Amino acid sequence: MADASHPLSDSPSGRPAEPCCKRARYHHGDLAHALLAAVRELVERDGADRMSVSKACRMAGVSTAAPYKHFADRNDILRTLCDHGFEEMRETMHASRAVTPEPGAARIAAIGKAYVAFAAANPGLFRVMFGMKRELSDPSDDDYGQEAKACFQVVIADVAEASGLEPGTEPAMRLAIMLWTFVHGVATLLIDGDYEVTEVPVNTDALIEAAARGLLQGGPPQAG
Amino acid sequence: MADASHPLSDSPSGRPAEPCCKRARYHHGDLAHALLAAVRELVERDGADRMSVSKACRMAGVSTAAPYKHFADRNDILRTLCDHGFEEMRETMHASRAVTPEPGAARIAAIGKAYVAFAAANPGLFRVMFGMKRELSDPSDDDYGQEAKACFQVVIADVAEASGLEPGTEPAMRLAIMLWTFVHGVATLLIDGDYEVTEVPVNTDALIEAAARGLLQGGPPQAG
DNA sequence: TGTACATCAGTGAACGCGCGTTCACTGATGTAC
DNA sequence: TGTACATCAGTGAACGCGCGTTCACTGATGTAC
Repeated sequence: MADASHPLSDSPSGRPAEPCCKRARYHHGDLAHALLAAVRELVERDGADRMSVSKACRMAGVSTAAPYKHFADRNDILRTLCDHGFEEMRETMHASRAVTPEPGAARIAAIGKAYVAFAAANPGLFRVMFGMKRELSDPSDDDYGQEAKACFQVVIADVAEASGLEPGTEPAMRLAIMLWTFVHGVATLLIDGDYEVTEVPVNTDALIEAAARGLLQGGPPQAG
Repeated sequence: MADASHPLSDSPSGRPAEPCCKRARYHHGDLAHALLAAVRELVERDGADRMSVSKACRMAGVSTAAPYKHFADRNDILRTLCDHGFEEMRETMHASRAVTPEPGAARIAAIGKAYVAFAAANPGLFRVMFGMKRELSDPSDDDYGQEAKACFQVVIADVAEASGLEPGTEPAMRLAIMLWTFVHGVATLLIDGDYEVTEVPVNTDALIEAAARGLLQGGPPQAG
């Protein structure tokens, strides 16, 4: 069921397609993508747990049985959404990296800001991506999670370069983990509204810049 | 409904009570507490979204209508659980602070480790506490969130002391926010299993110690 | 070019389920006399 | 000490709801001849 690659990997496959969901033709043309778009909207509006396949079907204008021609089950839809999310996030991070060509704390901070910006723009998706790994992971699909790993790789070489540590070594890795931890904390506290308890305005850009400087200078943590 | 303080604020109120849930007596004796215990167990087992009032009633051995004699609705139960959680967390942090009497990075790290330890021991509860603020907050109960604020206060004076900044000033506050952000990142990535993508063992204690040193030395971020 | 056919993305009705909450009620309890 | 009574924490049945998934089916499409 879930072992074959999904039909929508890259191909929009929109042979006839028309703009999108015009009138109820018998064959939708691009249901898998339309469904994912609806699910994504619902995940943002209601959260992943209150997202329902039925609602997504209503939005896409198809019967509630239609999705099962494209996805094994509800979790399969969310897994696919996550993969797309990680891909999108990686692209965003990669782009922000490119506009700050000099290696160093500023470049690390720029990537971190892209991470947080992605979370702020897609809080629901971000929560599924990082918060539902355990629920969604499927023993019959050991590829799931590869997209997340690729995302983490974006920052590793830059951290080594910025810190003067040997690239690919454990210390460089541990330092990268520390920086990731910080920006993930920013993203999480921001989208959950938890910074409101501080009663002080929180400038996340300044937070990231100061942390990048401090953590890079402080050096890597001890081994595990 | 929700404006009066709950009957179980501190009083176990167990006048007759017996050990706990022995046989079906008509009056349970301490249903509010029993219900909260069941809900907490379910929140840990299934997550807050899959926790159901019905299941909690089954566990407490009462009818599904009984909870509404003690709580306004499902959210009111979760709010009360959160308040207890924040209180418990504050106590844990306060205790860890006491065993590290000298101010400085080590003390800040100790409080941070207590924060993470609480999250690791109560991942479900932790997620409700920090992740469902928006869903749970109730316009008719503007006190909700006070417990969270009290929790944050534990660390503020210590950060000022450890960094040499003037206590109560904005810079000290911003530095405290930065340290909080880091430990929250650790807690979140840890309980969500996200550190697994690194393929390197992650020592959270070492992470926290290195971050406390680096961030304290790096100084506060710019104003927002 | 025209036709027969296989394919398979859709339909729509149904399934069994568990949920949050309300309702009129019941009966154990503590208190006033 | 004994009794009448008010209180209110419980009951159990019912409500309307929306869910994920399956089933036999239908009909649009592209292809082989």
